[in-house]
Amino acid sequence: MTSEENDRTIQGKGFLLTRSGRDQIKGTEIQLWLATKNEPVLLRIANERPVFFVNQSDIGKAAEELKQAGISAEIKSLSLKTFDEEPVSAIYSSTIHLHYRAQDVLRQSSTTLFEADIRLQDRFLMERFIQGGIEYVGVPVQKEGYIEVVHARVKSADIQSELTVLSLDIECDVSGELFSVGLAGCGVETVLIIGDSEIGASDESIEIHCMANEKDLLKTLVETIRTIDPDVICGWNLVNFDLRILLQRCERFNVAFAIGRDGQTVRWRDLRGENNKGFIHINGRVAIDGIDALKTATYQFQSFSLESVSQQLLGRGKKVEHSVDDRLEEIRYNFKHNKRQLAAYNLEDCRLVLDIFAHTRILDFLVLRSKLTGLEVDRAGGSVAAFSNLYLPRLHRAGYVAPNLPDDGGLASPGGYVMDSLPGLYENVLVLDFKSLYPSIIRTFKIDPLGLVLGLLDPDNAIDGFRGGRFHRDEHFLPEIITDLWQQRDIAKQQNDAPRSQAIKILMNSFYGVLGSGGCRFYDPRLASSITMRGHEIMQTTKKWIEEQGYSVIYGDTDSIFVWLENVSTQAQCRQTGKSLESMINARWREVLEKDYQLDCALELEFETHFKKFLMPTIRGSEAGSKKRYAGLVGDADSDTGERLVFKGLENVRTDWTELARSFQETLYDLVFHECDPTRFIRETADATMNGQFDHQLVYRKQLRRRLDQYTKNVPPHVRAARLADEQNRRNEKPLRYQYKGWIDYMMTLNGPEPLEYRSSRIDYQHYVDKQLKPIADAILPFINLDFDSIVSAQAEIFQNIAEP
DNA sequence: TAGTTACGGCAGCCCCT
DNA sequence: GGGGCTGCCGTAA
Repeated sequence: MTSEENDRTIQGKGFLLTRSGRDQIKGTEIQLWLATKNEPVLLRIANERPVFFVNQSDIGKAAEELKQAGISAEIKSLSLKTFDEEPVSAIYSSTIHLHYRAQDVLRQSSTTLFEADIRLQDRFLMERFIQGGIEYVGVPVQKEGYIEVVHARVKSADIQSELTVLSLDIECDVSGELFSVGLAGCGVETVLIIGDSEIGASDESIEIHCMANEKDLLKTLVETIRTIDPDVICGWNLVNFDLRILLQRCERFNVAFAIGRDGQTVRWRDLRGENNKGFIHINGRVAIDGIDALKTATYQFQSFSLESVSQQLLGRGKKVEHSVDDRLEEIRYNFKHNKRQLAAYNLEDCRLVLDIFAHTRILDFLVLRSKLTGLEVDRAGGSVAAFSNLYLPRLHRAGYVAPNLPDDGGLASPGGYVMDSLPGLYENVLVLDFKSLYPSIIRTFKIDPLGLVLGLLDPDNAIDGFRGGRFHRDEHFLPEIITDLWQQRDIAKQQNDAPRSQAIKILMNSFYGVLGSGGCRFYDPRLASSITMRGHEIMQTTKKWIEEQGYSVIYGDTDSIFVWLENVSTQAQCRQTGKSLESMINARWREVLEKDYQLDCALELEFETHFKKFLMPTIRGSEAGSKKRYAGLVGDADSDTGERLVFKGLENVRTDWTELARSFQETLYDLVFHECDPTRFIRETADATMNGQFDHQLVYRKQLRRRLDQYTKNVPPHVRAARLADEQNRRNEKPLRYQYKGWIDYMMTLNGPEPLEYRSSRIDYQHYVDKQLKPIADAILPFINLDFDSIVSAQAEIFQNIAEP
């Protein structure tokens, strides 16, 4: 750097929006786009060299092969070694292109390469522990709308960031022909629509711009987005629908989809093996799909349609979901006859997405996740990548390179321990839960990939695991990473920072899954098994200790234990017992771990729930107790939160049972738990069902998880219904809707299952009584000495003959 | 642009008598 | 027509 440049050097901070790496003429360039308090900043970092590693014993051969292939590379011996204690050398390339060519050549001779898959820009950031926040120093150049910093030097920084968000939604025909595009956010609410200028007079709040044709619309859209200049573009199925179609239309009309902050065209990468799915890269902007985002934050909805989610979260949006056909027809009609209406709908969908984002604080969650893991803000999933980001730089500093993926895909490890249950209808059942059991086992027993390597080398300083695993007492990373996250989460909880707490919880819980996954380079069955099998032991020992106190343990699953307080009656006494069991068990684990293992106990049992009434059913048609299915009554009718029924695993929480079954179970259990006679309710429900009074509650809704033509072994009812529907669609010359996965609504008729939208036969009421009411009733009635048939059968037969004349 | 295993219930399918 | 097995879905943790 010249002294003149030095004078102009600036320093600043920002939040990392996008990253990319590419080859220049001579070397590489990494581009990092930051959101800052002021203008966005582009950091350009030149001539970082991509690298991978090979065993030093392979270096002679490797050098020769690269030379033969005419690939220049620098081979440098390092003090790093593999998990097999083999020293490695680094192979540096001057460009990304040469980096991959070198890999290809060496793989041909079956040379083992290490960390060859890590992208230049990712390694650059991870080795500097940069996760979201960046501090930079460099020479600024003012560009149009942003500042470019060349020769940037960067380091990790804490940063508070406010990102600007623009919501985008398109309306189009099935062919992809665009009708309109709505934009909302950053103080803008506007719709670009194809049509005559006369409808464009914006008399109300909606700003409508009329476009002569698609080409003009696309050009104006690109200009508008660049003028608004948002950090984030969001939408509903944004990437794989709206942006993908916009990109296709741009290609067709020869318009550059140049919405990058530097005016560059977006880049699309197809997802391998999937039609119409992929990833988009926009320089300096993040594209966030609301559906993926909510799923990442573990939100669950019956349906992820915008209507359904906005209705559920905001109490807004259309109450009744239109079928796909109706919706398309409405859009087409409005496009022809009522453009103002179409524009209003278009904009409302943009607003709904913005409001969902605000309501759930989902962007805060995604930003936090990025800061915790170093993953891109718009990256969905990525548990394995997050683990690598956190672990690799620490591993390198300890003198090791990471191992490769198991080539056999990995051997299975056992999962959680599920106890045999004692079926019955109980009063006063407590649930005691180990808080974050697997993370706490990792902390306590020092489960760690490098710790496993070092523990086996130094057994005297190791803690025994399972399946031959031994873990070094002092040399490890994962226990510290979790302890740090755990403390951050406690702070987040104190501050009522739900997005932060949630992001941390998900990350902590992902570590176990990653270590047991053949898709993770640190996979080892001794790691996963040492977590889960320790869990088995902890559960069994805890059960024994509770029974020694004279209580019955009636069930337990993975990290929870259900205790029946047979001889305790009052609410207060039950709470007291729960608290004292909690502290007794916790004290005992601390004691045992200190005495037998010389370990600090991070296990923590918590008295979580008191069920005043509790049902543990049997397996259907068996005396044996069920697993993963139960119901109970919690809370106090007098308290603020009131009394509440809890269902786990039972039909009430299963989306593939009918609404009839679900509400029937709810009321029936409520009656039984409150010791009311359910006979009359059962009879009336069955009668009303046979009478056709519940027809709208008789719809089955099920997912088609495979392509329709791939159900070959047998044809389940929902598949039969889907095939009928698409045959009818074909006859009506309508688009087929069920060929590639999706959801099917159907009803059971006297001619078998038929799709809701094309049902022609009469409803099979007897089916619903036998298959949706009876099994639910007979799961609970035996415990109060009743049974469904003797309550209902006589009525059912009478009505069968007169139903639906 | 790879988190995991354990479990229950239904209906279809095959094979038996 | 009944028993046993399997495919499929959705769920618990």
